[in-house]
Amino acid sequence: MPRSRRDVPNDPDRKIRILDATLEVIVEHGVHRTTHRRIAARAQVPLGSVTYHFTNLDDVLARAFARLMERMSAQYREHMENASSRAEAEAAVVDLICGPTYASPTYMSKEQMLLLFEMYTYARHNVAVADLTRTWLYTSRESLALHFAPNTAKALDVLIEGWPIQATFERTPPERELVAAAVHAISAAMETREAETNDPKGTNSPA
Amino acid sequence: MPRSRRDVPNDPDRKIRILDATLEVIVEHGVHRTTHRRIAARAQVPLGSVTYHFTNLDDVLARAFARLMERMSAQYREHMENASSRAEAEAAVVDLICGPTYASPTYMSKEQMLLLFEMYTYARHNVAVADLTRTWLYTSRESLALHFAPNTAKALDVLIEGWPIQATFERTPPERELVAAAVHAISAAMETREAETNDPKGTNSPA
DNA sequence: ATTGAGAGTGTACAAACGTACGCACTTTGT
DNA sequence: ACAAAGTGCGTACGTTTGTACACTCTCAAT
Repeated sequence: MPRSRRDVPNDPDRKIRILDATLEVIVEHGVHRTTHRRIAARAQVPLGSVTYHFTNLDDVLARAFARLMERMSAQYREHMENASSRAEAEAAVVDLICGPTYASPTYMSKEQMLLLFEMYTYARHNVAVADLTRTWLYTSRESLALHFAPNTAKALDVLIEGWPIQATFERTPPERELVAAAVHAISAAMETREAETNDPKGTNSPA
Repeated sequence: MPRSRRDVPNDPDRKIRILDATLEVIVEHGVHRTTHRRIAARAQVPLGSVTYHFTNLDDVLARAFARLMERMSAQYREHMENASSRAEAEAAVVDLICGPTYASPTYMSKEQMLLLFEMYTYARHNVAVADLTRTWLYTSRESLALHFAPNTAKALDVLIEGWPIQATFERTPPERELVAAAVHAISAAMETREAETNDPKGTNSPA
């Protein structure tokens, strides 16, 4: 009578697959209804495997979100690094909000945006995830700061996070032109403001 | 031996008190951990009272959020109606984002903002709440449209929803000046853009 | 070839959950 | 005064949940 663990080789990637499965479950059901058993089913591993690798459910969620943040931070940075002028940087921001054009290989998928909102909500109840979220916000702002002054970056980041939320509930996707206008308005007006504030006599060297 | 229902008069406001208690539970624990029993404890009513007045838990949540939306829509509108010039309207928007100044009696509390985010997340899994959220977005934009052109209102609404999210994770509250600059940038730049787009020959009558 | 450390599994269980329902009681219309 | 209609409550039940744990087996070092 075969008891268990028959012909099952060790599987070093299992932890990671469980985390990916967790993210998939969150996309489908929400943190709200993410359970050990649903994760296990999705990752095609037995229940005991999830409890073996992680101390508890909050731990699974926190590490899954940490993995998401690694991926998204890298994408975000790469996306902004590809821009080589102010105009391109603005276009890159529009891409982050509206999704990709032909020319932009890296962008935030709709699923990633949904996961982000799940994380923001969950962060209120899990300090590890709250710290993670704070770090994410700072990191993404740093990527924006490759092209924009700090306060401009802050305001643009608000658009990047806020617009997709609204878009989720619209029947139609956000209009590219409108988004571009808002991005440009902030970029243009606030950047000059910051230059004046930081250097009212105009003695700073241009970047 | 007293069985039950002794000296307990009918209580017509009970439904409403349960809904208010539900919102309080969501603030404290998140939708994530909102249960019949926690709601009942908070409202100081027996468990059976919650299941009597509502068909199931999703129903309780949906109606609680509906109640929240009624309150917030009214506040939002009242707040915007109090402004009587473009400059005052911009200041009102800043108030919505940063919290009240001395002069502004109506504003969105921090708790209400948290509830809003919980609702956005939950809406993905409950069609009734999704509809509710869509209605909320349109209504709040209409309030903004008292002072701004439609597309300007859209962009400003993104700031109003997006900035508080970021603020939740900052150690310090958003700087009023910075918010005001962003609001003004969008208000000024986009409003002229819309005028040009809708009326390139300048034949429209001023409001 | 042996062995110790650790990976992976299945089963079990108490706690908490959503929901149903019968009975006790109040209110209202007559 | 009284019955019908509806409100309120306690209890109970079947599920699902998170977590613990004894166990089987693999792997790498010796």
